[in-house]
Amino acid sequence: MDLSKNYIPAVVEEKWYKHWLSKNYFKSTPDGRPPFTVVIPPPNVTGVLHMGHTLNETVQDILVRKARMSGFNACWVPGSDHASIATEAKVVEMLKREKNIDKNNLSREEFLKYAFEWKEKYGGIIYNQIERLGCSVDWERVSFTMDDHYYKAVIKVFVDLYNKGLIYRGARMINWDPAAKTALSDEEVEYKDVTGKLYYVKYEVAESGSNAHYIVIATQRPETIMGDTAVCANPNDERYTLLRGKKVIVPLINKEVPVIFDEYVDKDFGTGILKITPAHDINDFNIGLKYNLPVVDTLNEDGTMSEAAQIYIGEDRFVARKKIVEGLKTKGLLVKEEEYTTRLGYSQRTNVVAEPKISTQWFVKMKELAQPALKEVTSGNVKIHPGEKFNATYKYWLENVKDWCISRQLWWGQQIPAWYDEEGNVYVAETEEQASQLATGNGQLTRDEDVLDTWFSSWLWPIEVFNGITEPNNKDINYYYPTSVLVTGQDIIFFWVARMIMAGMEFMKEKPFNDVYFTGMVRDKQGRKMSKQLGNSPDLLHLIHEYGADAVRFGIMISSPAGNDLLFDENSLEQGKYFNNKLWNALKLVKMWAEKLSGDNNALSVENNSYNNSFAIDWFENRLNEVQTEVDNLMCQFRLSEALKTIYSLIWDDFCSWYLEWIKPGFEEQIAEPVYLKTVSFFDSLLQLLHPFMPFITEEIYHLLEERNDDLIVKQFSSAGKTDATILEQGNRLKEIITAIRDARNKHNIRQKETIKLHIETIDQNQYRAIENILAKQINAESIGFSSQPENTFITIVAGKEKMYIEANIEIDINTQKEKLIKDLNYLKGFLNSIDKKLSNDRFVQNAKADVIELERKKKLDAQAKILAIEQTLSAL
RNA sequence: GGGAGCAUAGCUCAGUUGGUUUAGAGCAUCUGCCUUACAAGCAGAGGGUCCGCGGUUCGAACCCGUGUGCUCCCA
Repeated sequence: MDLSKNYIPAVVEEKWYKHWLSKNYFKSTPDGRPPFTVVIPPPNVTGVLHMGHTLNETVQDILVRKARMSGFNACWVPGSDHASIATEAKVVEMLKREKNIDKNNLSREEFLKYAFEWKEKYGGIIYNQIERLGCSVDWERVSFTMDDHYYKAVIKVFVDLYNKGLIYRGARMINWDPAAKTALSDEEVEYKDVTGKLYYVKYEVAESGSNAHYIVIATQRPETIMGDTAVCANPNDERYTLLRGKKVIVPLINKEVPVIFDEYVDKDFGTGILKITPAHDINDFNIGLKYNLPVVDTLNEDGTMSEAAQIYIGEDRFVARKKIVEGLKTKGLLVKEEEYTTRLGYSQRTNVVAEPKISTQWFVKMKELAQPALKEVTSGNVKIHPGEKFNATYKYWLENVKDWCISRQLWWGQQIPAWYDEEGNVYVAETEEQASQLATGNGQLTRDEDVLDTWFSSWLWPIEVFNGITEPNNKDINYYYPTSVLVTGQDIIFFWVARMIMAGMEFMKEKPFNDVYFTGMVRDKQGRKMSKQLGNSPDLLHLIHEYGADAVRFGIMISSPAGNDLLFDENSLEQGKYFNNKLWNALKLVKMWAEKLSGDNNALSVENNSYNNSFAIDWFENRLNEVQTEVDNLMCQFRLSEALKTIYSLIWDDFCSWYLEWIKPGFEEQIAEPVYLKTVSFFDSLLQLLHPFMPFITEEIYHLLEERNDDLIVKQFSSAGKTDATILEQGNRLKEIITAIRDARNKHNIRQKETIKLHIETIDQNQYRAIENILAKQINAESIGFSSQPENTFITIVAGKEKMYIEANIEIDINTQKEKLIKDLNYLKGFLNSIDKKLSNDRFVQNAKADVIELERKKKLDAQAKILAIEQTLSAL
């Protein structure tokens, strides 16, 4: 077989993905095995996968593949959500640009037809990326939040909650997105610190005659002046007591409004007196309710001034602000302007300043739904990872949750199933027919124009991807629900995670998942969150092209501890690429051996001392068992990056750098068949351990290593064997000696090609029998002997407690030896000192556990022996 | 303003109930090697007041308090 010099991912990846698909390995149907269910957090159809998604999908694939190889019926459901606001905006823009069509000239049905076409065209992009990354999702279960059954589920749930009194319609202060011309929920508004201006405006006190009195009011938003319906001061503020019962005149529109008094006003802010604009500020709105003030909405839905504003009608709010400031200046009503830092709410979707606005919308009552959802997490029934970081956040939000505004003034989404008669009575039902049966009023019924928030559909995701709402108790939902683990970004803990738990508890009476694993945010090297706007997120397909999918997966996982942000650096992808090559080259080496096997069946017996293969194999078998147990533990705790590091080091260091070198036959020599077979089986185990993280290359090598009838992707893990501490210890000791001698060779400039003779001073020659040949090979020694009488041309080193002498054909430098010895000596003396301090402390001896003391005593003896060896050596020099 | 998290090698991070921890890994750096799997590599090495201060303890990177600096969430 001809193997290329280096590993070439592209061909391999395509081949195996197709193969896995053709074998239906990703497909899941209920059976007798325990299920392991994961639902993909639906990326929205407008986008491409960014690095955050990549991390997310990789984590899920690792968990799913590991479960599939561990006796579970693994089911991973892919899908996407319709992203109401973002998608509608894109479709509107596309219609304008490509077809010169104005949305306003289209009927709802026509528009939806275009929207679905658009979704078909662009929705596939993310699926392609998921595939290229190697994700083992069940493609027959692809779900979309606007699928027919899903649509019905959302409608059904709406009606259900309405009938339970958990959904209501009413006029409330909401966040308005003037660009998308729709209401938003509180969570869809992002607050940013901005430098604004505080304008000090004069309001004339009414009926103050020719000696006009003025009060000065500070405002950030002069364009709302026309919506003022009162001004308000603190009742304890003596500056304003004279104004009791008076009215003031709103500038520019000359409207008289009352002066009211309320303790809510902070005397020290601005001038201590506020304008009250109930239509455009939540606090003002509350004051308005308390004092029964009229509400004057001065804004149109697109953020321009409304008729009610009386002036600058139709002008944009920010243009109007400038003009109003000018107007106030000309009239001498502007006292001063001040720089002022404030927080402004921006629409998460369109990035424009969101306007607080009184509006009639549909809301979900959250208090009742929040209770069980909170309990599931505080009781530990749903476990959040990492918990210490997010439990408190979760709890705080649920304890302080406000009602959820779910109506959106859009077409792309589930249309609210509410019908109004001519008198304005509302009837909520799944169909118009049912609504008309409910109708008691007069006239024709007209349906509510609005659609529902996308999150009002995606909160049903773990249920309705299995048709759990539309066909309760079907075979799938009964088998797969509750799902095993939800993997998602911490930024949607409220949008999605909390609401999914609510929905699960409300509609299934059961949590939607056992565990939640929050990944961190992916940031660029400078620590900035990756975003489309900054353009700092690399293109996934480009990265896969350059490094290979396995390397991308490796790179993003190796630096990604649970819940911690990760600074994305292509360096780590490079590390992944190198790792691919390391595996590839190990394969080449082993395949080389396969060409000439010797039938030496004694190769593994301890008595056959010619290669020490028996020790190498014993040791590696134990290391493998040790690591397998370790990796299992780490994966249970979702410490995936540590698990990967552990496997990486097992493969690179223990397998390639040590084990393979130990059993490597000499030049032109054959390898014994039993050793070869053992080695192949170790390689298999390593590939299996690594497979969930790097699926393509492991499957490829698994098949190149030997002819196979099975595939690695479904090869079941056997439980890890026991480990023998003694043999592991011996292995470490061997490595230690090799390293110490190599170090000495390096320090004394003994060239690698040059052989040495090694003399060991030991009381127990026997312990070297099993490793002698390995040792000789690894340090390029032509002979190993035992002697306690070194000649002074030998280099003396102390490895552990034992002295060793290197006989080489060079002049030795005593100082180099001394330096090293003195350095070690100082370290050991300090170490011994710290132990002595403990042991000479009576309270330590009294209080510490027996095994701790025993350990310290052992450490002490050990250190003393080492020190003695070094001191003897030094004095002999 | 309220809350949470973080601070360990030049960089990015591990360090599980306090005791083989006078602290580990990868990258970067330095030295020597084109050794028949791998220069995308091999063999070595150097590098740390575990953010400052105080406390608890026989014993603290780890627990508590406090200060400083970053990050995030909420209003």
